[in-house]
Amino acid sequence: MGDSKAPASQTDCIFCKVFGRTEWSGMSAADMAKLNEAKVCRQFDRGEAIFYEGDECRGVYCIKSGLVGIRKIDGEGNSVLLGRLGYPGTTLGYRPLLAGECHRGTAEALEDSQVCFIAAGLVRWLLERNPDLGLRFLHHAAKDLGNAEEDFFQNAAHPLRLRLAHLLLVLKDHYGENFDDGTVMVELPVTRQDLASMMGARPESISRVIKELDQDGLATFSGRQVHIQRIDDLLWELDPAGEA
Amino acid sequence: MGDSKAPASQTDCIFCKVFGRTEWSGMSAADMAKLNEAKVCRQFDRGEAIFYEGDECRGVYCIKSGLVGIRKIDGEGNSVLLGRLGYPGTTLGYRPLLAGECHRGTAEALEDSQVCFIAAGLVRWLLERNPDLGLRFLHHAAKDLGNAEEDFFQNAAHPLRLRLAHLLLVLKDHYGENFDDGTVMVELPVTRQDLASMMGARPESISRVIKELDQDGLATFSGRQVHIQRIDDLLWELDPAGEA
DNA sequence: GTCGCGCCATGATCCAGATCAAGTTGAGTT
DNA sequence: AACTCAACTTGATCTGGATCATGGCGCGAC
Repeated sequence: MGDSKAPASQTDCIFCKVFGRTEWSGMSAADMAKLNEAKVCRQFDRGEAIFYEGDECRGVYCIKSGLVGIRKIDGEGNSVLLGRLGYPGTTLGYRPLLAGECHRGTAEALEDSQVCFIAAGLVRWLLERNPDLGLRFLHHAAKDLGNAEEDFFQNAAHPLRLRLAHLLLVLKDHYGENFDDGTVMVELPVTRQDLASMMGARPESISRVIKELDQDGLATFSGRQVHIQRIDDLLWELDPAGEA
Repeated sequence: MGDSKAPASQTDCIFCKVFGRTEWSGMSAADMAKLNEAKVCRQFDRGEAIFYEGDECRGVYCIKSGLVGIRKIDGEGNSVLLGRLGYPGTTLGYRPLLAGECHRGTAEALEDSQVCFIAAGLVRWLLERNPDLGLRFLHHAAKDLGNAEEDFFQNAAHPLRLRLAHLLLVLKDHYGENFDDGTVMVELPVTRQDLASMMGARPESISRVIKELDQDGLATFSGRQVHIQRIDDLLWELDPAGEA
């Protein structure tokens, strides 16, 4: 007790707003007690690192609030933000733990975030006693893997404009504020540079595409504020036929 | 007994040459017996489909011999071969099963292959009674996920020539025949078109890059035979610095 | 045989997006 | 306010790879 950093409220997980959405819900009371006792919550300021690329994986991180991204440094020294963002309810770091690897990227709080740490030993202990827990992580991993493969070849197949439109629509689901007139306001959680790196493009190209969308009247960009004027047209571009 | 198709020898898994490399090894004798009894092995000829994109996922497929690839049809009707190939010992189809999805791609035997089918119900039953089995699949999924993310941004970062060099070196590990003079002969398991689709490129571009490598004396291509003359130089291109 | 039909090679041209090079804006600091 | 530094915009230019078009070649079917 008595940390220099203000500790996040170390509430019982059962009271955590996002608990139901995590893989951890559904364990026995005894195991829950163990988890509650051992977990360590803490507040991270925007820009602060939670763990570093190359670090040994000491456990997993359950995101209570805020937003966390994973960064890698590519061969040329550029910082690249991976597509898979950590929203509240997401447990980060399970991949390297289970694959027996070091962290492949640096986790950084993209907004002020509250994060609970669960040590590797405890995770393994819980996994052994709760086959369901493993299955839920397996389900999660299977989903992630599907998305990663999907992204891989969507990326190759579609031009930048479409990929940006797609990303906007995804972010809208998490950060969108719907207006009465059918338009939507989205607050981008990342800089344009990060936006670019997430889509495998350069910032200049993003700027140009943004200008295009702006001129076409599809959306208005101002700093990190995006006002989507014509969602239907954006959807149309992604899938002219009308999916499914 | 008495199928129109020649059934693969329905040997006990314990005698299967690749059994030790699969996720299935390490279960109790009783569970093994159950698996042996219920599995269905069969021979697939080159080009034959094992399951189809969009099919409900009825179980998983353990590859005993041969080679299996996953194809998707992209928006423009082109066939795209995914990077993740199924070598002997690989269990295919676990991803959609665990994610509760339909098959996202068509599995096709790239060579004559023997494949054992294990029904979904049995898989779930075994997973519940064998936490370790789940953990091994989790480990596998975690590895696959790591590779998928790695590929994603390697693809964006490197030009075609490097990506082809990399793929060649991977295939070498599975299909290479080392000669005394240090050169290697690789028999490509796929057509140039598939090669192209795996790397998100067009066949014409592959042809041109191949000609380049040929002229530079790095490798000689003749049909599906590739004679790698200077592996060290190929490695050098991938990582001029000298990894690690 | 030769007909057809994928697969592959090669040339000519085009284009999305990268790269290079200045500016501009904007938030934070002293 | 003036200074700084990073994020952004905009323009000019270059280029890897796509696209379009054509011809050769290997192979199975008849």
